[in-house]
Amino acid sequence: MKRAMTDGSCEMMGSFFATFGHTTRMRIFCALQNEPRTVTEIATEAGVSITNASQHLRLMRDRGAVIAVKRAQNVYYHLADQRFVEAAILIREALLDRLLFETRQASLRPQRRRLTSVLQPV
Amino acid sequence: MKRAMTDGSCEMMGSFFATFGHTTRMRIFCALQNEPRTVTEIATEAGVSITNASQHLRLMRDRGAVIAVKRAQNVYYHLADQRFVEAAILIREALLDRLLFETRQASLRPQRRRLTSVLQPV
DNA sequence: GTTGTGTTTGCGAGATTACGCAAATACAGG
DNA sequence: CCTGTATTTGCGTAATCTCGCAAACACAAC
Repeated sequence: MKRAMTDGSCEMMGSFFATFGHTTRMRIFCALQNEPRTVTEIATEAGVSITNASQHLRLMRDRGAVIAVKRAQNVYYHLADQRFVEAAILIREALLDRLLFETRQASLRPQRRRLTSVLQPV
Repeated sequence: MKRAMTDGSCEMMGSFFATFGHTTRMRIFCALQNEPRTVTEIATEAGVSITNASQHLRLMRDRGAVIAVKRAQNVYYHLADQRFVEAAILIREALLDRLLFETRQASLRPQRRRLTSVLQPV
C-alpha cells in the first residue's frame, strides 16, 4: 500500500487539516467548490459576518488552501487545488459509510454505550 | 463537477478535519497507515508520552477516525477507513505541487512579500 | 490476592483560537 | 476631492484545546 507520508511532512499536513477543521471554514470550502466567490457572497453562504469570513479566508490563504484574486473593488476567492474537493469527497463517503454501519449496529444491540461497546470485539 | 457536499454535513466534515489538524495526531495517522499498533508503539513512533497518545487516540476514536481493538492487555488501534489514506495522499500531492510552484515563483521575483504579491494578479 | 505491564481518566495551568467591534484601507463613480 | 461599497486589520475577551501529573482501571501471571 502506498504510504501517505514517511517524512517530516506531518506538520504541513496537520496544519492543512486544521485549516478545514472548523465548521465555518468547511462551509466556506463548500461555497468555493464550483466557482470563485467574493467575500460578501462567502459570508452570506456561510452564514457569518463579513469580518469573520475575511478572517477565516486569510487563514485559509496563508495556509495555501485558497487563492485570492482582486478584481475592481471585489476580491474573488477560489480553491487552490481541485484535489482538495476529491479528497473531501473520499472522506465524506467514508464517514457516511461508517455512520450507516454504526446506525445498523445500534439497531441490532440497542442499549449499549459503555467502554466495552466502543472497543471492537476480538 | 461532483460536489463534495451540499447538505448540512459541514459540521461532521469540519470535525473530521480537525481530528487530523494537529501534528501529533497526523503522526499517529502515519503510524497507523499500514498496520494496527498498540498505544505504547504509537506513542514511541509519534514521540509523545503514552498518556498524551492515549488522549489523542480517544479523540480520534470518538470522531470515527480510528478503531480500537482490545487483545489481552493491549489495545490495538487502526484506521477506520483506508480512504482516509487515499485522501491524505491527494492532499499531500496538491500541497507539494503548490510548494514547488511557490518556490519557483519566489526565485523569479525575489523580494516581494506585501499584500499585493499575496493577491493573484487579474 | 499480589505484582507488573498496558491503558485510560480527572484535573488544572498554560497556550491557542475564535469572534465582535471599531477603525483603517482599497477603489470606482460622481 | 468626496461618497459609497468592499475588504481587511487591530484588539480585547471568551471559548476551546493541549498536555503533564497523579490516580484509577484492566488484565495476565504468579
